Amino acid sequence: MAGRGAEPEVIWARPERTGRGPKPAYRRGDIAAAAVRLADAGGLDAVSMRHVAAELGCGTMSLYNYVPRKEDLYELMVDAVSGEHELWEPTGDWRADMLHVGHQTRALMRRHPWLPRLMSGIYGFSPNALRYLEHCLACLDPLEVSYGTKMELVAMLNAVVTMYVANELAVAERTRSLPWSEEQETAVRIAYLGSQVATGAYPRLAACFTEGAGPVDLEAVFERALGRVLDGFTPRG
Amino acid sequence: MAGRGAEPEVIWARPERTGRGPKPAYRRGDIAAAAVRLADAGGLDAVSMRHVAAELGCGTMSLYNYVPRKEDLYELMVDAVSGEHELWEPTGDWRADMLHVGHQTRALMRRHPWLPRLMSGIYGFSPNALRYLEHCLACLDPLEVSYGTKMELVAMLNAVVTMYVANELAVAERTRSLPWSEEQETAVRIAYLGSQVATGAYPRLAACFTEGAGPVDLEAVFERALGRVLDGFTPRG
DNA sequence: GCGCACTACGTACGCCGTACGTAACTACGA
DNA sequence: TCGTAGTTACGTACGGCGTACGTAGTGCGC
Repeated sequence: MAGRGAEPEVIWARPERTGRGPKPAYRRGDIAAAAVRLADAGGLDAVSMRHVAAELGCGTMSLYNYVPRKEDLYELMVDAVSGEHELWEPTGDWRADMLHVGHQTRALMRRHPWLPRLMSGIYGFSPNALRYLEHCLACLDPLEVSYGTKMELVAMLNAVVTMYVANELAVAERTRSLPWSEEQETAVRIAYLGSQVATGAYPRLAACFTEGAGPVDLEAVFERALGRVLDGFTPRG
Repeated sequence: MAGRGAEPEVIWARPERTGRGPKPAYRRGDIAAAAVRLADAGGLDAVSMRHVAAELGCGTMSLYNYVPRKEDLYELMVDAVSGEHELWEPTGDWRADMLHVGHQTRALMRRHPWLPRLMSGIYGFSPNALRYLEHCLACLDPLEVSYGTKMELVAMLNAVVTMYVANELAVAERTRSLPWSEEQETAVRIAYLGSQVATGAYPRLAACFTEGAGPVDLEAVFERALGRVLDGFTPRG
């Protein structure tokens, strides 16, 4: 059993080691680490079964003894970096704690730019995701709302952080597979945008540009976004 | 020129028709429509250059006369369905209007389940995206904040809608490529989650389950989420 | 009316995920 | 103690992908 079949299973429920046979040469963590290393260096597209196997130093198909499908490899990766979340003793100030969580998540995603793309596809309850979730709930102990509402808060915070970082990194990640530079790409798109706005068909959009002359302060935008999310959950009083 | 070279360009700036040569057999819209049809029917993975070409009824490589890279095909698709946004005369109640926008976007993404995956990768200023954006800004005319803030509102609304729908559709879209059913997949994951919670290592997570006995009302969750986003931008007074 | 920019598209290359067959190995049941 | 069943390891092979490139046909602008 647990062999070549194709029964539904979660990779986390699969035992790392069974009784029989030669003992596995790698741990799940080794594999995840190798994949993360590749993705950090060359983008998510650099993560192929062949590359990961080579990085580990084994044959391609040997990998399938540990990871039944490529999707599961992705789950391993997400869990691995989720473990980088530093969990602390809640301070009693839930707002400050959650702001910290948001910033930490953003830092995590900037360190691993492929993460947003995987986050929106996997509805992860991996071990480290559970630890992270429990920690968030602990931080929210002082907030007097139902657990359901707390879950909604965490979900929305994650959603906002993920999408903001995804947008921030979109150009950079996109350029990775293109034969020209990030600056060229942006320049060309800005030029097109400018030409469209110049037609006068979008007066309010045009106003956006004349209004804010300087470049946007991404840091401030992010900070405001987090604040507003938390505001939405703060009981009015 | 405009031939085989690899200079940076936006597909929208590329003219649909140039002077010389035989006239193109397809319009950009035809191509986008074909790709959207395939994606709606078979998921985003069904959209390959070969399949789209076949759907159009031309050779694979002919497609490259219209679409220089696959990524551009994606942009065409996003723009095409963005055109499905129904734009109305703003009512004067910006809150109601933006709620409507949110619901419409969600409906759009449910009709085209592949959309969330593309939305988080493309920082689109396609023609229809511009029309949509201008419309949102028009709806926000009564709101007395800067255009910068209005843009942040639209961005956050889109972020929240996108991530909520993405999560809602994650299992279904994932199951598309798996040899077993959606129900089996969910059952197995719920079972694992239950086993983990049962260990007692996640007391607050456990409380979430005991608290809300019934199934979650996704509709209500979404409605609350939209409301809270808009709350965050409503001037206190 | 010549030439060039364009359309059309077949072939081919190097990737990808992974099904499958085979050989070596080890813990367990007899 | 020993056979055997369940593993690990991994080479080969298949069908699909994006797309570079070569070639042939077409019709506008000079």
